Amino acid sequence: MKKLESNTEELIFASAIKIFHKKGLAGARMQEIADEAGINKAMLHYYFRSKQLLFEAVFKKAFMQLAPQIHQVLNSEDSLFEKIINFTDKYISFVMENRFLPTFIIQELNNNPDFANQFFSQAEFPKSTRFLIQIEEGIQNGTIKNVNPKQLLIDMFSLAIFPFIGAPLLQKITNVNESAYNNLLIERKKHIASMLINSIKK
Amino acid sequence: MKKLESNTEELIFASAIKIFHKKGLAGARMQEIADEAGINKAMLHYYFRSKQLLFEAVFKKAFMQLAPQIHQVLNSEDSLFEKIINFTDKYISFVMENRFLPTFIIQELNNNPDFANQFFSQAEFPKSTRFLIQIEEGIQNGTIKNVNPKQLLIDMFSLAIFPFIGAPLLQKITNVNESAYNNLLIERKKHIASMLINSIKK
DNA sequence: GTCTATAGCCAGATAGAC
DNA sequence: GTCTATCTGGCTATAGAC
Repeated sequence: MKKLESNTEELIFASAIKIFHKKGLAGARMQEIADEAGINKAMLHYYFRSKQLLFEAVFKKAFMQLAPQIHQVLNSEDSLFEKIINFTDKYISFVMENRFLPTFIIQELNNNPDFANQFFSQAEFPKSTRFLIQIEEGIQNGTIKNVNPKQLLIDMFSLAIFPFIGAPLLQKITNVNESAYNNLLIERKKHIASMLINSIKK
Repeated sequence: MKKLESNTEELIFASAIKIFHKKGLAGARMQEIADEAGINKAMLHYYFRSKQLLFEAVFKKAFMQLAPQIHQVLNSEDSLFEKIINFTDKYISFVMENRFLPTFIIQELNNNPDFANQFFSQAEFPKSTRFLIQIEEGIQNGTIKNVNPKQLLIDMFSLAIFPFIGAPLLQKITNVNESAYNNLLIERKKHIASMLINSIKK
């Protein structure tokens, strides 16, 4: 693992994250990453061998910053409603600090289907089974309405993730400036949870 | 390939759409577009001058396939609930036939902020004012709960668009195969509408 | 209008001095 | 480990024959 190794490696990695997150694999330039790090191109290859490998390290890091958190929320001992509240709150708080992360992940999964498949076959992926069962139990209890649990799962992710990915579009269509849009994002922590719960609570 | 496109320009354009939608501006190759069209690279430049101009034509076309439809739904004479129903139904039906379209648009807006700004400054954009006012009226009428209208607008877009953009991720997390995921998408036409309406109806 | 051939440039990757 | 210089290949774009 990466510990107190050379801090050059970490410097390169941090710069690579910045550039790859903003421009994606195809759009990023090794020279730009080197400039961002204040060193020369050759060092990137010295530490990471190739652009592809550097990208894969960046992607894995990005994915691992999100996946375990999501897994933990979905598989905790909490009630269904608590999970919905926790998920939206935690996810939005985290992504506000890492604004390009979801766009980057989703974009690269779409643009590199082969890489995506290979990655998924070896990565630890958040499990949703427990969450889905809790929904079914709620339906049978009569505490929540009859919905397809998978739709509800998709809803939850869509409501939390898309406002970041679609920001340029949504900011225009809601007709607000950047700072007002940020306030909407913060407000969403509570909004999404209450909206989801309202829609299923009997 | 479509037979109706007897002329070369349209053949090139159709091929460019295919490739740009799948790989984006940075990832697309002029050679690949030429191969897709079954002609040689030089023709692309003969008809469209440069990769950038070809891309801009493709992007504009993509945007114009969606924007007017959305504008029309949001600004019709229909009631709020009818608009929600129409929007989700129409949008999902259309995008199922043009699967890469939303991903392409969103991705390029994120990757090319300068182009995005320049584009937005001259493109006709769907207006949401009327829709937002209808929500406020509903709140004052007492027919719907007290929500921030802009949040509801963001919700509606998120629920309809993200399932396409995030398909690779969502398919994995819901643990279904491609055909089952497609069925979920079709089911969403009704699901989203009823979920939105349930969440705000008093 | 359509092709082949190629110019010209730029990106990723490597060699080798220090 | 870090640098400069350079190789090699691929990409956009153009020239020019037909």
